[in-house]
Amino acid sequence: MEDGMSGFCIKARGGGNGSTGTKCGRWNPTTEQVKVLTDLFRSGLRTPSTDQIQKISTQLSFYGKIESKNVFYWFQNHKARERQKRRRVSIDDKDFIRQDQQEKVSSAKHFAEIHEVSEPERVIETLQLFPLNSYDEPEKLRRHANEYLRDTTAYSYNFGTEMDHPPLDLRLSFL
Amino acid sequence: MEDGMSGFCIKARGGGNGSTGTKCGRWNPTTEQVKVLTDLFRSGLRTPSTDQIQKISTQLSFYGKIESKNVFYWFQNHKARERQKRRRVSIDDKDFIRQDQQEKVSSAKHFAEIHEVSEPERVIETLQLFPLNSYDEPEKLRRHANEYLRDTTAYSYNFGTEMDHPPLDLRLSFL
DNA sequence: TGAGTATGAATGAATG
DNA sequence: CATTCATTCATACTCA
Repeated sequence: MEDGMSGFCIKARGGGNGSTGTKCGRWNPTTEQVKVLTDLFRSGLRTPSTDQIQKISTQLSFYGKIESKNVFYWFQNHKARERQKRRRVSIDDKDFIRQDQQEKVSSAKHFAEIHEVSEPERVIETLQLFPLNSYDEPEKLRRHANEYLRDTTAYSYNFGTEMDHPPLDLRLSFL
Repeated sequence: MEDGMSGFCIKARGGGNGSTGTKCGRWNPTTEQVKVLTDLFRSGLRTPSTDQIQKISTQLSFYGKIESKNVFYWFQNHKARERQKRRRVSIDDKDFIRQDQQEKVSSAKHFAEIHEVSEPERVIETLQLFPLNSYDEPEKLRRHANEYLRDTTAYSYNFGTEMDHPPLDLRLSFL
């Protein structure tokens, strides 16, 4: 709210970027910057330490204006959204199944996301080459009960039996 | 960026709305879907929880293809734009901008919309119709973030030296 | 048919 | 870490 304009944005957009908007006021990552960040993320880095953020930022500053906080936020957001996306784009994949009843969403079994993160031999080596193991594998161990507590409300979902369209009256009654 | 195509959209357009071919690439809500969403919004629901989103999405899936994220975005946008509009109109007094140009389809419908949303006490914020579990979140206060936030004045990379761009090979090797 | 607009989608920046 | 706000990008839609 107060910060707002930190940089004046030079936005040189490193190499061949195809981004249009080049306005400023907030960091607008270069394609190269994004690439690097993504690579790092995919290499397993999820929550970089202050030092790492500093280094990354420094390196990336070459491709264009960037601050440490940008890197910090980037990782925060990327991680959060990846997780959030998983939660949102799953349980509702039954497009046109005209199940009048007995739909039974049943437990969501879509965790099986094919994430390439399963490639440890990629660049991770460089990441832990020397003692700055501030980041390890935060996840993997603490991936337990947390979500999926929605069975409690198991509503029937049997509206409309022959339908053409459900009765408009019970519009908001399903919540 | 790479997300882009999430749904393929089959777009059957539930009721008889006069939509055309309706190509897809992005969710195109049915009139019924919009109606329900709008009703929910007007009922006070502004930022549905994940669970609610899920339920809404499921219900709405009857009228046509829809994903949770669509519902999520819908509320996000609707709320944001409402606020945005309001802000424009009220604080615009300082410049005395005449909005006479807005008279497009503003018969009575438009008016009604703006007026009704103005109800001060009607916002329920989350509309909890079911027992939301209580959180026993410890929440450590590790504000280790502030180190690089706000501290934007610290960076002063004099990267105008002479290089043009670092060797692309050492992209990830700097850590 | 193209400008202007409504709105879905994405994401940077915060805050708790 | 999750949740939310603000902006912006992208695209469907409307109308003259």
